[in-house]
Amino acid sequence: MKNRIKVLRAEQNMTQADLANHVEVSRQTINAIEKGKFDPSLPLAFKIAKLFERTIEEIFIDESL
Amino acid sequence: MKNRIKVLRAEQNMTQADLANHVEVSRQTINAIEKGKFDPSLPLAFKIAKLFERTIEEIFIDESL
DNA sequence: ACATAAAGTAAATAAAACTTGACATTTTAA
DNA sequence: TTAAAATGTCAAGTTTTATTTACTTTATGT
Repeated sequence: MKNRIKVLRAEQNMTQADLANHVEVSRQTINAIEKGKFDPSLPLAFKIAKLFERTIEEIFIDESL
Repeated sequence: MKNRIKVLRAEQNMTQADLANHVEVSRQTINAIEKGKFDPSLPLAFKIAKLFERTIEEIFIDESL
C-alpha cells in the first residue's frame, strides 16, 4: 500500500513528528507508514485523512489487483 | 466504527459466507466486522469497498470526534 | 415440524500495529 | 561549514486486535 502522506505533509509544512503528535502515534510509526513498511489501522487511516481533509482513497493507494 | 456492510450485502442478495469467500477471510470475520466487534485491516477495507464499488467512507463510518 | 442455511458468539491463535531507544544519514539554515 | 533539525533504520519488545476454529442460536423454506 502506497500513500501520499509525505506530500500532504510538505504542503502543510509539517514534520513527521508534528503529524505523529496530531494523530497520537510515535514518529517512527509515521515514518514506517510513509515508507510503506506497514499499513495504518483503519481508525488511524481515518484520523490522518481527517487531519488532511481528504478521503482515505485520496491518501492511500491500494495496489492489490 | 460502524459500517453499512449488512445493507450492501442485502442489496446484492449476498450471505456473510459469500462475502467472506470473495474477500478471502472467514465468515466469522465478516460477522464480527459487521457487528462492529472490530475494524477490518486497511487492505481488507479496500477489498470490501472495491467489491461493493463504494469508497471506504461510504461503507465505514468513523465515530471519533 | 423439520431440515438446513444463515447468523451469532466465545475462546484461542496469529498477525501486525505500534512503541522505545538508539544510532546513522540527510537536509536545513545560520 | 557546522550545528541542529529532520528523516531513515533497525532490533526487540509489547500490546492490541484482526482472524480463525468450534460451537450455539436463529431464520428460512418445504
